[in-house]
Parts: sequence; C-alpha cells; structure tokens
Amino acid sequence: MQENLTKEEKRKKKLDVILRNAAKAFMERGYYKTSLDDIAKMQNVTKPTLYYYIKNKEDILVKCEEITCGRINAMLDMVMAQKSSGYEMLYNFIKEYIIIITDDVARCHVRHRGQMEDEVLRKQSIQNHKDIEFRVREIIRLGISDGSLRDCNSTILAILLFDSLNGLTSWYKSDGPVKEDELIEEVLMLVTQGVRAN
Amino acid sequence: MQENLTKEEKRKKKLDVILRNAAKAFMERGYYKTSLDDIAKMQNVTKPTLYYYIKNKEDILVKCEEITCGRINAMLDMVMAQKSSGYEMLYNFIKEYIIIITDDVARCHVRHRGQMEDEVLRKQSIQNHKDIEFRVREIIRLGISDGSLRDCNSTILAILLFDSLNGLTSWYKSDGPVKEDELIEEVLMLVTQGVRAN
DNA sequence: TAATTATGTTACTATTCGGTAACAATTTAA
DNA sequence: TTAAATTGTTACCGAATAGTAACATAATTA
Repeated sequence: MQENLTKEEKRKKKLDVILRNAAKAFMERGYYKTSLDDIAKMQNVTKPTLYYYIKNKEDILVKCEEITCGRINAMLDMVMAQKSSGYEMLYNFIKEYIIIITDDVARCHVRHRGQMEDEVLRKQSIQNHKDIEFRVREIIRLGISDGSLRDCNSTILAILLFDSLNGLTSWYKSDGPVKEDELIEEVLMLVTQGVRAN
Repeated sequence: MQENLTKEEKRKKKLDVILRNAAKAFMERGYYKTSLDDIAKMQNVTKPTLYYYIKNKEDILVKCEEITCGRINAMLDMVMAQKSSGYEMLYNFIKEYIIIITDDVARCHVRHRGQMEDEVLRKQSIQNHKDIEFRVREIIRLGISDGSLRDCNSTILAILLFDSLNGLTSWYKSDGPVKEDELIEEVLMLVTQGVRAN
C-alpha cells in the first residue's frame, strides 16, 4: 500500500491500529467483554493474526501503558526542565496531563493499570504509576519549599490530584459538550483556588 | 443458631454476608476473575445456594448499589435539611461521603457502577449516580448564589469532586497509614482552599 | 529466480464459569 | 403430627473464548 514506509514502520502502524481499536473497545464494552475475535474483526483480520503483533490479550494493556507512561514522563521532563516555581510546574503539568489522557490508548491505560493477571506485569504497572506519582510529589514539595504552594501533605494531594484527573477519562470526550479549554480552566481553578469564595 | 432473630432478619444477615464477601473479592481480584464458586466457598455453601439470595451474579452489583445509594441519599437529606450555607453543606457532604464509601460494599459499587451487562440495569445505575450528582450540583449552586462559594461551573466541579472522592476507594484503607481525620482534612482543604499559597 | 521471511488463514483444543434441574434435608406453621 | 415452605446439595449443560498447530500466501532479499 504505502510504498514509502519501511517494513518496520508499517508494522508499527498496524500495531498502533490494533492498540487503538482494542483500547476503544475496552473502554466501551470492558476488557473481559471484548474478545480477541472482536478486536480482530475491527482490523478485518482473524484472531491468530493479532498474535503476530501482541504476545497475548494482556499484552495490549501493557503496550498501552508503555506508550502512555512514556508520554507522561517525557512531558514531566519538559515541565521540570523549566525550573520555574513549583506552582507553575504543577500548573503546566495539569494542563499537559489533561491533553495526554484525552486519548483512547491513554484512557485504556488509566482504567486498567495495576489490574494485570500476571503478577510480574501487575507489579510493574503499579510501579510505573508510583514513579510518576513520585515525580509529581517532587513538584509539590518544590512548590511548598519555594513558597508558591500551601503547606500540605504532598502524598495525599498527589493522589487526590491524579484521581480527579484520571476520572476525566471516564466522562470527558473531546467531541462532547465541555470544551477542552474550559475543562482545563475549571480544573486549574479548582486545584489552585479551591471552591470557596474570596 | 441465633434464636432471637426472625426468619427475615436471618435471611437479611446472610445476604449481607454474601454481599460483603463478594464485594471484597471483586475489589481484590476483579469482578470477572471472581467466580460464583469462589464467593460461595467463602460462606461455606455451594453456588446454587447463592441463587436463593441473589438473582444472578450481576444482581450482587445491583444490591451493593441499592445499599450504597440509599445511604448517600439519606445522608444528603440530613445535610440539606440543615439549611446552612452552600459552603457548609458541601463541607458536610464531603465529610460524610468519605465515611460512607470507606466500606467494601460501597467501594464495590463505586468501582462497578454503570457497568452492568443488562442494559436496563446499566441505565438505572447511571441514573442513580446522576441523581446524586444532581443533588450535589444543587448544593454548589446554592453556595454560589448565597456567596459562600466561588462562581464556577457546578457541573464540572461536581464531577471533579466525585472523581477525587471516589478515587479514595481504590487506595484508602481505614487501617492504613493515612488516618481518616487527616484525609478528610486534606480533602476539605484542597477542595475549599486549593493548593496555592496565600 | 530461488530461498527466506513476514503475514495471514482455517480448524481445533482446553478450560472456565454462569446458570439450572432434580433431589435432600431441615425448619416452621397448621 | 403432618403439610408446606425454606434452605441446601450434587451433578450437569451450554456458551464463550484465550491460545495454538498446521498450513497458505505474499513480499523481500540473496
């Protein structure tokens, strides 16, 4: 088809289509109610063909996770490289995070992380999230020590923040009634200012 | 055994044990990886016995939902009956909500709501949550109009609030390192004050 | 062109598990 | 006591589905 793509690129693209379709189906119908046959049909191939691209069903979750965590960590690298105040870093992190997880592959990861049946994979998945959470705690601590953030329990705050951000994945649709700009604005206002009138 | 209990009370108690054990197992291993045989074994009965207390597997989720939503709505009745400021109502709601969802049956409901396979049940489940969310939006609107809460999009705020509160169910354990009081305090501070230093 | 590698298919296995029929024992009420 | 309702069991079925073996074809490369 596309003669200008190398073999490797074509393979990568097909894997991406598989992940994207699977992720969407998992979000709509749930992981266990989506069979590999269902996923195969979306690509107009048969189930065994999938096994050329993935090790097994669970590997879809793992690959979605790798992609998403890779993006988040790269974003964190960028945000933290700017050496601004903790408040500004947190602000930028939230802004970028919302953009990243507004994507089927990322949503799939958020919903299924830490739920692999294979224990090794499950532990790795939990660790991946802990690593990211640790980096966000670092930002919060920075903000507290430079005086730009209120003194608080950084662990609890980080968790609460992730909960409300990750919760977006189950209701926010980029083509829905709430616009992305407005959403980011509200989240940022809530997190930074709270709800109490001044 | 307990001669002082009526037939109905005994039945109710057994159902409660089933729900509690099932909810716990669903939270630990996941709904689809917990078989009815597993649940039956926890009560030292066999699978068909469960069917005397529940209609089918999904009915466990429905019953967990009924119990939990009943509690939340009763709590909302109380909170709203006090006719205090919107801010105070929201404050009290958050405080009580955290207490309610620190319970296996409630956690099970939060994790599985809106995921029933039967369409009628699924829609009912979604509606149940919408009703509760509506009542909280009402509190927020009250607070905005009485000036105790910052002007904001009550819909988005309500969702974000529920996301972070419901997120508690997947990490908060009443016997864990974080004390309930401290948790409530941090949540309330985050929601009301935000993270920015004054 | 020949050989090799990549990509795909059909057909099948093995297993899990929700749900049920048929039957047994126990408790409660008449 | 006897009949009826309640609570439980054993043994089974049917459907779904993850994963695989064996085989077929297309695309690359030597």
